[in-house]
Amino acid sequence: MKISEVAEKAGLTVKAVRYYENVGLIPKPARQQNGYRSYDDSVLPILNLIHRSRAAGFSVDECRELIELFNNPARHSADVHELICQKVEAIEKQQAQLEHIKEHLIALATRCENNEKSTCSILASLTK
Amino acid sequence: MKISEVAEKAGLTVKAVRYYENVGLIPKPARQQNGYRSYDDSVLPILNLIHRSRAAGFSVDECRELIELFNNPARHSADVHELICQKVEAIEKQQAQLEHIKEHLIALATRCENNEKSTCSILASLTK
DNA sequence: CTTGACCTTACTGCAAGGGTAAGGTTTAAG
DNA sequence: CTTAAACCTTACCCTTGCAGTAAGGTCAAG
Repeated sequence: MKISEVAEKAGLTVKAVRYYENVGLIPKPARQQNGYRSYDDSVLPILNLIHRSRAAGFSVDECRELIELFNNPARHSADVHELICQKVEAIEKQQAQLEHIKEHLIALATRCENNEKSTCSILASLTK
Repeated sequence: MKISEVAEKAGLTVKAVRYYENVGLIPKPARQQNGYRSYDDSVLPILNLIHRSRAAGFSVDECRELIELFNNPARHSADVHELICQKVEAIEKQQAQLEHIKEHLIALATRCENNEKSTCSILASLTK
C-alpha cells in the first residue's frame, strides 16, 4: 500500500501520516525501490487509534500513551480506562471555564444599550 | 511609565505588551533617551480591553475589532453587542462539541473491563 | 512525448506569546 | 568607587499539529 491509500483508509491526510511517522507515533515503513513508502495492514489499527483519539480531544502526546498501551500485551485495561477518565475530567474543566466565560459575556450583553449611540457599557466595563 | 509598570497595571506580562505593540494592537510608545519605552495613561484602557477580552476567549484579531470600535467615536453600541453575541454563539458551539466528545468517552469508559487483564474494549473500539 | 497524478524531502507559516541570549542602563548598597 | 541587582533593549528559537509550497523524481495513459 502506498501512503495515500493508508491515509484514506484511516481517514487521515498524507501529510498527517508522514507527520505521525516523523514524531514517532507509527513505525517507519519499508520503502519500494523508487523510495515510496510501502505499508502493510498492520499500521491501520494504529492510524485508526490516532484518528479517533485525536477526534476525541487527545493530543498527539496522549495518543502516544494510548499507542504504547495498545502495543503492550502486558497492559491492564484499567490503565486505558484511567486515561479516558482523566480526559473526561479535563474536558469537564474546560466546560466549566467556557461556562464561566459565557456567563460573563451574557452579563455584559444584557447590560448593553444595544442601539445606534456610541455610549457602550460593554466597552466601559472592559477598559476600566 | 516604563513597560513593566503598564504591564503590571493592566495585568499583562512585559512580553505580551511588546507583542501587542508588534502586531499593531497598541500604538508605538515614545522612547526615553536611553531607548526605553515611555507610556502614558492613555494606553491603559486599551491594555485592559485586551486583557479582559483575551480572558473572555477573544482572539487577538477579535480584540483588534473591539479596539477599533473603542477608538471610533462614531461607533454604535449595537455593534459591540453584536460581537459579544457572536462570541457567545461560538462558545456554545464549542460547548456542544465538548459535550459530544465527553459522551463518547464516557460511553467507551463504561464499556471498559477496567481490570488487570489486557483485553480492552476501548482499544478494540478505537483501532478498528 | 507529454500530461497528470502520484511520490519524495525540506522549508515556511499559523497563535500567542514564553524562554533565553547578549547586551546596555540605572540604582541601591557596601 | 565599585559592584550587584533589577531594570531595559533587540533578536532568535520553542511550542501544537499539521497545511502549504517549492523543487524535483516516478509512473501510467493517451
